Parts: sequence; C-alpha cells; structure tokens
Amino acid sequence: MAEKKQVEQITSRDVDFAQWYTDIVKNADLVDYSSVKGCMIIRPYGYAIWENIQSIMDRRFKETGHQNVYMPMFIPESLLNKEKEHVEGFAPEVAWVTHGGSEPLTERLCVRPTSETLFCEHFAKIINSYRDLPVLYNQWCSVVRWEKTTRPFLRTREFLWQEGHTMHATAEDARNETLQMLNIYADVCEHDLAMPVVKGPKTPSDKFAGAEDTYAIEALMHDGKALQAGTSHYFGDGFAKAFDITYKSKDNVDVYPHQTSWGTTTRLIGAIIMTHGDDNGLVLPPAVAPIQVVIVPVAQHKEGVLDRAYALYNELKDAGIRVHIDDSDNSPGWKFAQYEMKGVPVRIELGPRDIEAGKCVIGTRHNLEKSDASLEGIVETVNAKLEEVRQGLYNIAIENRKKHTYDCTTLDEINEAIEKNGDGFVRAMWCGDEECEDGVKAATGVGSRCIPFEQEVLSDKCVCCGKPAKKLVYWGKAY
RNA sequence: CGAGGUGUAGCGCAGUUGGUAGCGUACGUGGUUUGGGACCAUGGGGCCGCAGGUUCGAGUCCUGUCACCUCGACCA
Repeated sequence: MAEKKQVEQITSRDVDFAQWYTDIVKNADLVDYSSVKGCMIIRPYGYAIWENIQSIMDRRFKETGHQNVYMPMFIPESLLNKEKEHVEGFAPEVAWVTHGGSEPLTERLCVRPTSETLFCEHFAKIINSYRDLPVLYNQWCSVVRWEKTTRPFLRTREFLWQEGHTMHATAEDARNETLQMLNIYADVCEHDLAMPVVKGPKTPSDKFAGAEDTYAIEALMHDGKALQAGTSHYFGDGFAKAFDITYKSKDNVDVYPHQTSWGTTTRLIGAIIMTHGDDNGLVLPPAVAPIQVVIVPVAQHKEGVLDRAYALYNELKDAGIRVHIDDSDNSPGWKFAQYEMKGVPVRIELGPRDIEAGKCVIGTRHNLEKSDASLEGIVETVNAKLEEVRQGLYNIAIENRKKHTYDCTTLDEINEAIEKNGDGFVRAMWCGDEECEDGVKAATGVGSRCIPFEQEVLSDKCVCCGKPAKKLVYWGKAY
C-alpha cells in the first residue's frame, strides 16, 4: 500500500464532506435508498456491522443484569398522551396508522417513536412490591420519527436501536443505573469503536422530553461537527406518577419507583464512518468489521497458490478471526482497492514468491502500510495487527479532536477560532441561563453539546453575558 | 418547512436550432493475464421520473406534479 491511489468513485473528504459521506455509504455497499424517503435499505455489509455492535452491547447489557423484551410497535393515541412533556416532544414527528384494511380505526395508533409509554403501561401491571424491583429491560427494535431532512444512518425516518427501560426502588439506584449505562456506551465507543467521546449531562433545554436529567456521549467527527452517539436519561418518578406505577415498600407504603431509559442507534455506524473513514473509503474498527482480514491471492492460477491461501484462511478462521478470501478473477489491484473501500482493517497478500519464502505481505488499513510477515505464527501476527489498527484509529481520532477543540473565553474568540481552524468543539464557560445558551448559538452558530463530567475553570465569567460562570460546557455544530 | 440542485441503461454522464437513443463503466460469453483498480473479441440491456400541453414530430419547448440530493431551522 505504498502508493496511495485516490479512488475515483469517492469525492475527497476535504472537497465536500457530505458528498464524501454519501459516496462511502453507497460504494462500501452499506445501504441503498428505498422508495420511501428517509427509509434506507441496510445491505448485508452494513447490517453485519450493526450485528457486531449489537452483540458487543448486548453482552454488556446482560452482564449488568438486563433482560431483552419486545414491545408492540403501535401506541394508541390516548396512551402516548399520558405524559404531557413527552407527547409535546414527540407528537410533531410521529407517524399515524388510521385504518385497518379499509375500516377507519376508532382510535388512531402511532408507530412508536420510542417506547416509554408502552413500558410504563406494562410496568404498572407487573410492579407491585419492592421485591419486584429493580426491573431491568432492554429492547432491540426499530422506531419511526418523521424527520424532514434525512441522511443514511445519521437521520432516517425509521432507524434501528436499542432502548433500555428500567425501574428502581430509589432515586439513587436509578441515578446509578443512568450513569452505569452511559459509562458502558462510552466504553464501547472508546474501546471497541476506537472513537473518543465526551461524557456529561445535557443542558436543561436539551433534555429528553419528560426526563429529569439527560446524559449524552458526544463525539467529534472528522469535519469538526459533533455527533451525539448515545443518551441515558434519569426520569425520577414523573412517568410513574403519570402512569400510576407504584410498589408497596417494606413498611407497607405505596411508593412511586424511579425510572431510567437509555438508547443507542444505527447512527453509530454513521459515527464510525465519519470518525475513521478516509479518501480511500471506509475504515472499520476491528471489533465491528464484518471482515477483519482479507486474503488476496496473487497469481492464483499458479500451482499451489490457492491451496496455500485456503490453508491460511482456515488457520485464521479456526482462531476465531473474521477472515475472507477473494479468489475471484479480478486483478489483485482491483481487490486491494475494493477492500480498502470497504474498510477491512488487515489485508494479507499471498503469492508464489511469498510461499517459497514462507511468508506473506500484511497491511493495515488505517495507515496503508504493509510489510512482510512469516507464515509461522500468523494468528498472533494478525491479532497484533488488528490491535494496532484499533489503537491507531483511536490515536488518529483523538489527534483530530485535539486539533479541533478550542478553549474560548469570549464570543469573538469562538468566532475567530472557528474562522481560523474550522468547525470543532468549543470549550467555554456558561452561567447556566438559557438566554446565554441561545445567545452563544445566535452569535457563533455553535450550540451546547454537553456539560462534561471533567470540569475545568477557563474563566470565572460566562462567555456570553459576563456574569459569574457556573459550568464548563462543550459547544459545537451538531449532526 | 425555507433556499439551492438533480432526474436519460445497474452506476456515472453526454445529448447541438425539436428530426431513428449515445459514451464510459458495470454485466454475460470465449481467450490471454495476475505483487496497486489488466487486455482482446463479442453480446445483452432504455416508458429519457410521471402527467398534461404546443408540434407533422418532444430527451430537447411550456405547465403541473413526484422523487431524491445538498445547505439551513428541529431532532438519536
């Protein structure tokens, strides 16, 4: 991979990031557009990435005591209306079912935009005693939100996600759960997806409809825009009251339980693309790559090449590595470009000269470097390379974030920093007033992303109004 | 929902003043090739987004409509 060859089908990332994104998504065979706006066809290669994310997350949920369930996809209007803030938040973007066959329904049904109301209706039935708590449920499903502007993975009208819904005896338990799940999300993003994130609560104006506190993990994409990669909400007992969910405590008192919900979506795939991708195509973190290693036989018509390549294939496969061998008639050069486009982390080239020397050529996608490796102990070599890619991707991403994170103490500084260095995370102090949050956005274009747990004092004055500052806030333009 | 843009072969595009639908690539077949997107030969593929209108004649002109893409406002 010494000479970098620009792939013709892909618009350069620096020329037009949005077009680059669309090119990647199409050329790497992740999705296809469907006949309904905003509803994407997730193709096998894209879906396999989602399955890998699912299995990593699902394991973490089960390890922390959660169980999977499935709720209906329809919510009667009267049920959706039970919690006031919640409806107001979601009503503008729900899709309605009004007919069954040709008969009008007596009550219209919305296609779930999220399932709090369904879970609450059910919790009211199954929670009676303190012995029933905690209830730790999760659901994998799709939800529908009738978005006006759509983009594959980032904003689609139907998207796949998981939504955790839990009930706890005390506020403290529920708060702990909220943070535990946020930390799991952050850990999966940072370790498995090699994507650094900032953790912290959202500002009050940016909370989930009906939540008491909303926490988020925020990642910075390569173009300097922020992306919310996961959220975790603490509900207090607001929904419990609205849905009349109570449990009998040890001393025989009816008590409202405390609730959480948390979610991540197929948007994570968009985050991976925009964090790691480059001008040669997608670059996938090994943990979620459908193909971790591709074997490209060279001069495969020659005696013994394919046999040796398949032996190598079986050796890696038996070691639990997701390996693919491409013995199609396409030229090696075509295959190199193809698997770079698809973001395969590690490539092995194996030709007659290698076999004679008992070696192969092994390359890593993130830096397009390649070198010779002995066929002896190839499993260890490959595993080391996969880890090298993971670490390399994380380092590149964190470098980019550093380069595009600006500490500012005035609105002018924010504008100057963005003018000079492009979009990015702005770190600036805030007094806590919503007027100032709006003021920053109006004056600079960046909105509040989150209030990081790791607080610093950059100044004692609010960046907007100059009054005493309460918190350091991350600001940015968001997807 | 506001502003822009695009609809012609699977994909990317050209199509002059209105006159028989083209190119590249991909695909099929046969052969030669194979260490960075190979080559030769040959073949198949089209309701020119949709609906009206003008005209002897519309991919092209007019009206409407639908879809998609991009950028804003809102959101995972």
